[in-house]
This record gives sequence, C-alpha cells and structure tokens, in this order.
Amino acid sequence: MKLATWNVNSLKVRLPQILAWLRMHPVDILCLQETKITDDKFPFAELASAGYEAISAGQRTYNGVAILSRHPLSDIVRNNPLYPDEQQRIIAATISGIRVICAYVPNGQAPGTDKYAYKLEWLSAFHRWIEQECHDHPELAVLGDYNIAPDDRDVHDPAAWTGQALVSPAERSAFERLAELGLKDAWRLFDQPENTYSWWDYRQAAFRRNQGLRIDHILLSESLSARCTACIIDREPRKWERPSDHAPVIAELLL
DNA sequence: ATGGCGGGTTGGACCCGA
Repeated sequence: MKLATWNVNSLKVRLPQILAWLRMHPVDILCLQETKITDDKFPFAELASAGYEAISAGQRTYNGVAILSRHPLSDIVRNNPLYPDEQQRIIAATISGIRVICAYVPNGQAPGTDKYAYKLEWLSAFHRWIEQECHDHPELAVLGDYNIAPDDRDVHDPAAWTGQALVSPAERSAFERLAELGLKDAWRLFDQPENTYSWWDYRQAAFRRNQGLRIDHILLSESLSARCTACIIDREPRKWERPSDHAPVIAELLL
C-alpha cells in the first residue's frame, strides 16, 4: 500500500503531469493540494480512466484539496468540523480501513500578520480535531502541505530563514504537538539523505541550487508507522517542463 | 534594498504563494 501527497499548484495545469506520474508511480492513494478548481470542473473522468476514483473539496482561484484512490472511499468529510472555514483546505475519507486526511495548511505569510494569526488558529483547531480522529481511527494517516519545516535540517539556509513564517517556533510547536498525539513524520522513520526538500521557489534557480524547504509531510499513527517500510521524496517531476514548485512525497506501508 | 517565478483572474495589472 502506497500513499502519496503532492501540492500540484493548479490541477488544471498539472493534470497531464499527474497522469504521467501516476503511470510511473501507481500509488494507491494520492492526496492533492492547491487544486484551485471547483468541483464542477474537476477532471473526474480523466482520473477514472487512469484507475482512480476522486473526491474533491474545491474552490476558485485558491486552495482546494482532493484525494485520488484506487480503492473505494467512504465516510467523506470536507473541512474541520470544529472550525468553520470558507477556505477549502481539508478533505478526509476511509480507504481500505485507513483513515486518510488530506490537508493544506495556511501559508501564514509572516509573523505578525493576519494570515499568520489565521494559520496558528487553524492549526490549533486542526490539533483538536486530529486528536479526536486519532481516538476514533487508530489507523490514521495525515498527509499534506503543512507549510512548516519542522527542523533546521529541513531548511536549506536556517540562518536566512530565522524569524520567517514556515520555521517560526510557534509553527514548529504546532507540528510537535501533532507528534505528541502519536503521529510520526514518516520521513524521519528512516535514515535520509541530507538536504532533501519538498519545495523550491520558482525564482532564482532555487531548484537547480537545491535551495528548498521540506514542508510536505506524511504523518502516521503508531500502528501505521510500525508498518511503514519506506518514505521518499520524488524530485523528478520538479525537473519537468512547467512543474509544480512542490515534489510528491510517498510512504509505503505493509498491508 | 527590491524583486526575482508562476498560476489565476482578466483582458492590464494585480493578488498570492512559501
């Protein structure tokens, strides 16, 4: 069983790349963020032809999340039931007995801004809900773009990033509090190469210079992390023409 | 110091991302 997450930065633009990537990596479940597409325009038919059932919580212009699955999806939830939010950032479903949550955490812009306050409030409500989900679903996977680099190892230039959003102590603390619920960062279950990131700015040839951040994560409950055999970040699609600025992250589970 | 790229909304410049 393979689960993956990918911030595609526009499903409309990236659909051919998603289909190509799925042919190379026929994962069981793919969580998407920043689809930027309303549900009525969602490419259900193209994905079905590729073997994937899809569910979407979409909106125009910004945000939007979706789950693609080779297996049936049930108990679909859109948004955090504890936090009314007009921005479409969460979709969840049960797939093959695993509770799968796909999340697009707010960016936060910069400490001191309204967007940063929204991010922290959103994360606080997210924690309260995930705590319940952990209780209700021992087999829980929370995948997505967290917009948090948990550790200085996840930042190409920690000194340059000090004090900025994505690395601030309050954001990292929110991430650690999820870990305290028993959720483990699948990436850190294994020895990993240094300087591995999941996002690189489009500007300044950041990808070529590997100036990135690791902000896309797969968190696994205890029972799932015990069965996790690998976690990788696939840099290849970032090299393609007109790429997303994020790379997919994949976790493999014994099932 | 600033903005640098790219997508979306537009039909010209903006907003926004991270």
